[in-house]
Amino acid sequence: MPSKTRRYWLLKSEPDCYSIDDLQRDGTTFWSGVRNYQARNFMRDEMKPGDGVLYYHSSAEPPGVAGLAEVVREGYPDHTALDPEDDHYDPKSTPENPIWMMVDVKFVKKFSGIIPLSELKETAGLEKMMVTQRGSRLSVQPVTPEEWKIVTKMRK
DNA sequence: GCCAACGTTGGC
DNA sequence: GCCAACGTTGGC
Repeated sequence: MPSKTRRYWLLKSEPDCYSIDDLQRDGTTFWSGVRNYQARNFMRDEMKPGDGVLYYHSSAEPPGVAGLAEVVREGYPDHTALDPEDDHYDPKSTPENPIWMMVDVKFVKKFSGIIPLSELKETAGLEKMMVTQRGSRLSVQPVTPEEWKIVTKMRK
């Protein structure tokens, strides 16, 4: 029987586009619009229902972790890639060969205050966390259990 | 608004 | 298959 270990992720979203408050309002959303193969592979192959998600606000003031979410549906085709009207339309994607994948996530909590990136960078144990590395652009990042434990204890 | 870092594209 | 050019991301 395959082991059922809970894994952890960091998902970036620009709050001007879709914030933690939007997720709280909606309860659940599909994580569409990712057009990077490495991030796609994580969603297609590795993210499973029950996995924990750090909800990160990028291009925000300040950028940082705004709250928690949880994966509720594993990877399935991202229909926004098939819609010529959509900003994320990709003509390379077809119903037969959808290329791009998304997962569904649900709201878990909004932190009492955002954890700024600057604070993550100063926190012992997070020196190697992907989001604290310079030039880290990946919008779906794996988080280690140790990093998850540290970050989730930083706010209520 | 700037620009470093990174990913993708396309000519060869 | 190399790599220069280009586009995008995202912190600052």
